[in-house]
Amino acid sequence: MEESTKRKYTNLIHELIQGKELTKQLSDHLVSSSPSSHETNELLVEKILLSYEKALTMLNWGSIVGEAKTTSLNIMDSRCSFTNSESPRSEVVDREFEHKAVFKKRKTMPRWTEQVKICSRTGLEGSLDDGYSWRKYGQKDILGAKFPRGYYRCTQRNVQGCLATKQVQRSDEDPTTIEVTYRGRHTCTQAKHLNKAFSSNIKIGLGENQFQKNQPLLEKTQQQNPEGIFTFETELKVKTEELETKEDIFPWFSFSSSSIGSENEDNMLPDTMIENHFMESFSPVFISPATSESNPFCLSAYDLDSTGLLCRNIQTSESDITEIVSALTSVTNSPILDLDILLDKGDFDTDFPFNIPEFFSS
DNA sequence: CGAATTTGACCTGA
DNA sequence: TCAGGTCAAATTCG
Repeated sequence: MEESTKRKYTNLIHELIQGKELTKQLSDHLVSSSPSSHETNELLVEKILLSYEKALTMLNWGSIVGEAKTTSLNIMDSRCSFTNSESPRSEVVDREFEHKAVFKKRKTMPRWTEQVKICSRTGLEGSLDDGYSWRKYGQKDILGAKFPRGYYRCTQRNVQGCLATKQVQRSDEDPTTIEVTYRGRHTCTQAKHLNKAFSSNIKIGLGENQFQKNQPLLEKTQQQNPEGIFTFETELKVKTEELETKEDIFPWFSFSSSSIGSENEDNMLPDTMIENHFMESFSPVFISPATSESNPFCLSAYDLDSTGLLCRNIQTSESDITEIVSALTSVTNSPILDLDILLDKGDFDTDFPFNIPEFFSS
């Protein structure tokens, strides 16, 4: 590695570490969340954003090391598939292409898993919705698994060509843990709006559909108490596992906890963020300051559906980050996150997007 | 009645 | 060949 490259590399790491430190500070601020610290939080958010933007500028999409090319190609591949499906072709050709592309995407699309643990001392389990609306398109019994796996895709698939999908499955060992595997990132712009508006897109049920009723009560409670969304005691444990993205995106650069000084082994969020940001770099909006609608820095919230699985998103919306942070500050003794996330400063104190409308016992 | 979900059939990759 | 993933018709929901 030549000297200038080394320097870039060092600067890059410095920026990322700084971003982490700032995030940590922000996290501390949020834990102590006094209203007066709101401005401080905003400042921290700005610094964090700046730091990561610098880092990304340094990266300049693989200019530092050649190995990144492979990753870039993978991502480009995904995007090209999407682009192609939008190009003016005959419908038949489009469908054919799309059909074949589906399976190609299985390999090329970024994928990560989160484990969400919901334990309610009330004996109830609830769901949190994310800023995205999903439509179930399939359910499958998985070999060796007690619970079926649900398949969901973004409702904007047809409208905006958003290819984000997720798979939701209850853990065999611990039925209170739900594993959510996300594939692809949202290219749609629904999240922000939904975060504000939706208190409707909530479902709950564990495993079976018979648990889908009796929810208006909680939903009402939530509406009446917009600040204390978690009106019942809920413990959330969110674990994000990068399945493919870490090595795909940064085959030459690992964000292991040791490398950046994290003591939290479960700290997977930076990977996701980085991945998101990389995706963003492929998007025109990345350059624009008006990226609020599609900013891929997003950690979205939770969702529960007829599969009975609580889902949590890490997707592409800054408002989603708010959700996570809100969750963190709402839950005591949460081991959740060594918050390496960014906040939507505007939405933080008022727009809590979690919905925990429904309960059931399994 | 339109939207969302369910579910069996079909397709693909390993 | 088979498990996982997707499609799409049927069904249910609001």
